[in-house]
Amino acid sequence: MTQRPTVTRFAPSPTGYIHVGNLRTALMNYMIARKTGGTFILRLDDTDQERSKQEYADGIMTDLDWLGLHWDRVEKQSLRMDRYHEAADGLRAAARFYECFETPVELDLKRKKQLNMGKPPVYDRASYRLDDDARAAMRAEGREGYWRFLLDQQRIEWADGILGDISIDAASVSDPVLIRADGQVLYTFASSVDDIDMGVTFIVRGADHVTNTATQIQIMQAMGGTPPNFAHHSLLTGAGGEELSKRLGTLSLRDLRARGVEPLALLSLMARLGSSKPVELAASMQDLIDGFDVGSFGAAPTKFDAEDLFPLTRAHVQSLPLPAVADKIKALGVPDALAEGFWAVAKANITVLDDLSKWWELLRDGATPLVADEDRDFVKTAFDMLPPQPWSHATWGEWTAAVKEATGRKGGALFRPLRRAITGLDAGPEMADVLPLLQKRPQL
RNA sequence: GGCCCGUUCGUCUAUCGGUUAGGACAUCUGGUUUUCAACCAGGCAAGAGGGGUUCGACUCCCCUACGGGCUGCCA
Repeated sequence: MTQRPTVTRFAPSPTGYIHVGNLRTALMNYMIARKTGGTFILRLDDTDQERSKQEYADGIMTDLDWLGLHWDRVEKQSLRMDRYHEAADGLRAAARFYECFETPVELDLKRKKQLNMGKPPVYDRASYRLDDDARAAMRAEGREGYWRFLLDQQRIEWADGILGDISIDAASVSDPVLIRADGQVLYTFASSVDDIDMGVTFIVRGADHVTNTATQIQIMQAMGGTPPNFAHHSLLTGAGGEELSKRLGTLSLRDLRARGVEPLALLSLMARLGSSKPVELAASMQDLIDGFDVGSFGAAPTKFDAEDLFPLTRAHVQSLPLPAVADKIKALGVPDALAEGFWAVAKANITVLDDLSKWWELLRDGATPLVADEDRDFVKTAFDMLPPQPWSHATWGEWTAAVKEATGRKGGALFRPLRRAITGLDAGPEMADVLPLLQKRPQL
């Protein structure tokens, strides 16, 4: 459905950092733009001046950069206020805006009353029915007007790229407030104006915007614009099905990055989770883009488990060539001459790159030996037979062969206690490769 | 309460009325490795419940239950 160059946008409000839920939206829009040779717009929805902060805007861009989601264009709604007011004038002239005077408290009361009577809490258009004299009286009273969009009360339909055919009766929705009494332009309006002005042709966003879409379609049409295509992806829930937002603190991109999650691992999961395509580590962003199909996503809420990120991260880390990690290894203090051997040994035994430090510490300082009582004499004998350094790749074989000869032990009974005594672990890399890297003679 | 969407192996999902209900991830077993990882082979495991429609329903319809979203002078 998106073969022609598609203009997409990611429109976070800078009131917090990006989290996995946001990321999915950003990534989908990014991939669609790239796949079609289109344009990916980063739009900061910062009309809420009280909650928006530059610090968050910077953080969002840093996070997107980290993931390689580069935008072609960046916009800030706070810089477009004049345009919104101009559009508002147009809608007033077209009689689609009307001024209202109820206070938030009054509206709240009205809703509660409707609910108590078993009626839907839809705005009753009381202010719409005010005549000019009544409005003037309201203003004279010192009331400050705010502005609602007059919905055309028909069914609004669209073919959603994920949900399929959607139909919402405008009569079941309140006329949306688009401009507050203090003049602040609200999201629904700014977003609609922007999407038309910026030529956005395809909007992928969370299912929490489904009802908004209905009203935004009418707003766009009232402005003489053509609504873009829409696709609403399901929202993520926690692994236990609980609402994800309650755990956002542990699921921010910054936190995942701090835990060592690799960008490509994160992208691989987010690009596929909830779709019918298998989740697997992608070789590159381009791979993800090529294989992306928004229509392959399901409408049901999707469980997200951050632990799934680690197998993917491990697979990615283990696939890295030495040059990709040389700086990191150098920073650990590994001598250049040992870097290649160290990486070969360590990479198969780590999940995140930070795990490298444990292996270097072990090789540099030696481990706390793990020796069973019945193996004590054996290990002591073996250690006494270990030739002086330096050790080569062949040392292990020669040494263990000699130990086998001397003690009569073989197989697991021979190798296992030595591994445990030298590394303090039951599992780990090839011992023949480990020996040349050991900086100290193992002690009992 | 109203509106919208949803419910298939543990997880993400395929199936567009007739299938031994398929795949991927996870898990388990075996093989290969001195061990781990990787790799190969194999195994376990699913249609929320109830009514219809139909020769036949996971698939279509209705009801119920459950889950998610919206119902703001937030985004």
